[in-house]
Amino acid sequence: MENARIADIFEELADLLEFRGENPFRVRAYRNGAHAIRDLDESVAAILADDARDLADLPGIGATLAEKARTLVETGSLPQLESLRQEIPDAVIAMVRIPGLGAKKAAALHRELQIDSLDALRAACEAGLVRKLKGFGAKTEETILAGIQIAQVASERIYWSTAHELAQSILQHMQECQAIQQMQWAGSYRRGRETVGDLDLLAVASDRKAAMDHFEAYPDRTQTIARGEEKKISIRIGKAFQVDMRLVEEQEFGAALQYFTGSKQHNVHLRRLAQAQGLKINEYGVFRESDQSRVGGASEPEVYAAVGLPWIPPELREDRQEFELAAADKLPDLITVDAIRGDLHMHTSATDGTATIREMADAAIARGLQYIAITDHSKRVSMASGLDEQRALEQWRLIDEIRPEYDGRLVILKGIECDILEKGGMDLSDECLAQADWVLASVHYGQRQSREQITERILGAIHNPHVDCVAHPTGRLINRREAYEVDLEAVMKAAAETGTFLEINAHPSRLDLNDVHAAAAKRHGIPIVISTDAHSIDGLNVMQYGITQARRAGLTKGDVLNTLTAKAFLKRLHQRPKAGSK
DNA sequence: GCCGTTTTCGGCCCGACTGTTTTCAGTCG
Repeated sequence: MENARIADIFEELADLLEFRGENPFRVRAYRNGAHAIRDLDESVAAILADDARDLADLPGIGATLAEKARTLVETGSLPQLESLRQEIPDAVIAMVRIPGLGAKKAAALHRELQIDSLDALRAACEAGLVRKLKGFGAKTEETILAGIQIAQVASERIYWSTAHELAQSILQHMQECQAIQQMQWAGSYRRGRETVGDLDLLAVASDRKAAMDHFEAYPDRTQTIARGEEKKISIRIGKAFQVDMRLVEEQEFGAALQYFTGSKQHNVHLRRLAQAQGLKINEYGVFRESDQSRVGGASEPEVYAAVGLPWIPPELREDRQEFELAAADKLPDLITVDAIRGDLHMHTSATDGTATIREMADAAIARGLQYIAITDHSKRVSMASGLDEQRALEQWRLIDEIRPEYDGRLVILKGIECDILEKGGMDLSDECLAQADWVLASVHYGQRQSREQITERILGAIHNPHVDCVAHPTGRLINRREAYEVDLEAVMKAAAETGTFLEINAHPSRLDLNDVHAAAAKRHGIPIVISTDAHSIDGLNVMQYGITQARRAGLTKGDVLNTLTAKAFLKRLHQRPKAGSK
């Protein structure tokens, strides 16, 4: 069982326990454990298999959670989880995922109105029953109705990062199968979409039955949904996630890969182009309309070449501009993770991170970085013990002290993730911010304000001469919370004018800016940085996810400024229009 | 449930906002 699944199960246990009104610290312990395992860069199974190591040595994992993880890895299930699931309907847990609804309110809805599905909840809201309950009102009812949709979508699609981990694990399993000659993932996973609804594996096999048998023997399979004679098999992993494998002929592989990678709109466009040239493209190959003779299909480049186009990277296949760019031979040379030289958003144990500045710096060097910015929270984020001016200045003094140790190896920038306050303005004074090398501005609070208010707040931050970059500019959390209302067009215009950077936050739950917004930022000529927002050493590993999002936006190395050397980056930072006023 | 070098028990990031109340519970980050 891979880490993401174990983490999901600990999260689910936390939800179930919370709903039962268990000790909130016990609930938090499960959440912390899930977090620790999700961020791990090696597999729990491997640690368990190593007699010299103890899972309970990981921070946040004690004897109990380690034992539960072992049970999960060894048996694939957990008795405690099964009995809790029996006791509490799925839909009740789904309710907790609705923004504005917590365990207490979900419990009240279940107890008072016998709500046992999201549909029943919607009906109760629409009938005005919910507002009659003590502690509920018309506003709560509205919030719930708005949130139901998010909760339903969240139950259907998983983070790309989670899908990636599962895909790697299945691929590894399938590589043990002698009958497989060729295989590759297709679908939205291959296109790098931020969430994935199911996984599609495409394979060529010398013995199709053997390949299917092996696929079905994947350890985490919970059900075989369908198994055809020789073309397709679908299995279920966990409660809902579906994985398909399709077997094709060698000469069809490219055409099938193209077809099943999608997107649908991209394929429609491609087939239309083929039609206009007297060709037909389907999942079996490219054929001449006149005599049905095969033109190609063994590889993807062959399929695109048949209509006179270069191969189009999967991340761009959304029928946005990729066909025009391909026709003009102007497809962007998409950025790759090894181009990244700096990471400009990370936290330390001074606030809600788990590692010290030195530990983060050492980990950054180990990952081949040349520069980092330490950007702890400002004081408004009280729950993270955000820095006030005095503590910020102290931290920067400490960085000054540490710097010589890293001379020639790593440049450490004195940074801060400073909150944009609800009433507008920055959380720390200009005098204080002026002493930082790198200031991120973030909205964490007051996310339900009007579009005008939030836009005004962010514009205020952009026009502050000390603010260098707006972090996670829309505030959305994938599957959990919509972006706040903000006039991004106005934000981008102001960012372009002032030379203020915008961030692609690489955390798998954020990926904010998203692909469409990042492409717009590129059009505006806005400097873009991709940062991990790491809260631990392992948190530095999420850079790849931000890169994937950037690739979907068509960004090249030249569009992303933390691909520059430390020297060039700092020069660029000081050349901005607003730098003069700094 | 986790954790610890003043603790193996008794703490555990806690302040602000929202919507419901009319002094506060629930939620969020």
